[in-house]
Amino acid sequence: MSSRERTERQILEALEAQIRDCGMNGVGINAVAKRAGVSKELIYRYFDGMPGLLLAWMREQDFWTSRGDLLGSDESSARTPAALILSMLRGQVEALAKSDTLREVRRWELVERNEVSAPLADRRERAARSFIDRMDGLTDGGDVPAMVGIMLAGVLYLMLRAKTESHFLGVPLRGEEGWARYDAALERLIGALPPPLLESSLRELEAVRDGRGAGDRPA
Amino acid sequence: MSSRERTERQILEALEAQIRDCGMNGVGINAVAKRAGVSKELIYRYFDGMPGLLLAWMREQDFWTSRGDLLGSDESSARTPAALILSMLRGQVEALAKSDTLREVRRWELVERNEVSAPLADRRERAARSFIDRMDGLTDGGDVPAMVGIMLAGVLYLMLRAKTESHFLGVPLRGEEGWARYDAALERLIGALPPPLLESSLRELEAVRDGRGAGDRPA
DNA sequence: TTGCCATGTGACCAGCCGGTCACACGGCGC
DNA sequence: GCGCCGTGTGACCGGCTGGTCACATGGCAA
Repeated sequence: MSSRERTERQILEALEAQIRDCGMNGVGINAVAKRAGVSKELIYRYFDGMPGLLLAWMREQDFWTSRGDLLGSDESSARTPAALILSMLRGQVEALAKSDTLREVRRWELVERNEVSAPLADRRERAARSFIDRMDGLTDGGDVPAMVGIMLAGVLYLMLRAKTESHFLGVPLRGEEGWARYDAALERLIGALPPPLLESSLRELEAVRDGRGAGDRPA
Repeated sequence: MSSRERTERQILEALEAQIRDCGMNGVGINAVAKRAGVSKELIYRYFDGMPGLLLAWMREQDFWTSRGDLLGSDESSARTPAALILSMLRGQVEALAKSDTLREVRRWELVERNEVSAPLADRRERAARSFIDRMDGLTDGGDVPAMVGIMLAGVLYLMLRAKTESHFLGVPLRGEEGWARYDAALERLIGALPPPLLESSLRELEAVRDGRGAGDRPA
């Protein structure tokens, strides 16, 4: 490994540690350079300044995150929309639960929009939208994006809130027992989602979409 | 009005304007003093520094907020728990919708906990808990605090998120139509709450609580 | 060997921050 | 008249910030 690569790694890891410990407000050239044990000039040379460093770091994060994480793998065909949505929500909670850094970044996205945070948020929105559109196509009779949106937003908020408060409406935000309750609550709320289209209705729908009309389905 | 009172008002209003325009990160002695058109020394004299100013401002805010806002007034006895919860959620959305400053403060509470933000958050938690405990006592068979917590957290997140993103799961966060959808979604999700205790069951419950046993209710 | 270029360092700059201080004005009582 | 005190101002301080620059070292190629 070249000397430069090693230095770049040190800087990237220092950045992550700094975000984890001090939040995005504590991220400055001086602090990161000092933590990396390196002159800040190198950050300008190798990453073209702080925004470039952040972008580089996020590019690297994306590589091993968000692979199939968001959608709970691709066993789509075998499960109901409700089950898929539940596992998506669980996946989001887990992803946030295991990374202090990620939580800090998402708090930051809530406060500030700039050249670094915008692409991140937009990527997420695009991925989430493609998921919800698929779910929406499998159900009938209710506003699935809005209902799931509230539940997803809810668990995100609760995860972020855990940093500064220990309880929400009396339910503990830190530790297993609170999240077991939230998980059960999610299951129950998901029961309010519109019912899935039956396989027969799905086939009919496809037929209509293909322009073949709706009459060729066996009565 | 004394000269000092007028100056204090200027400072307090400058603080609010600064929070609204620049968020909590943009709040510093220099910026507030400059916006108020006043020497920062006066902030130290009259409010004992920035934390004192923030506390004074929040004390003033609380006076005309959170009166009965949170609970949607006190027509409790006449309505079902589900209706009360829905109106509480609507009240929260309205309160956040009409004040950019309040939204900034709540974003700040999410990121930082200190001598100023802690009392604020704790007050809110206490008020919310007393509300939810009442609701919990009126229903049976499900984890009401956890379910309502997710919904409340959800609308809070969506309100805060509107600053930096225009959509969430494809649903617009700015403008009326998105929020009409969220309102309908809330109504539907609330349908998943456990059913209210009947009056008769309530009387029975009270009887048990009072130690009189459960047998004296007319069959 | 000579010289070049990548790597790395520390000093230096202007600008902003919070915080304090000395001082000016002006009404009000003695 | 005099002096006091509430109100207000601007200058000043040390410390930190992001950003740039000159310079040292050391490996590699001609």
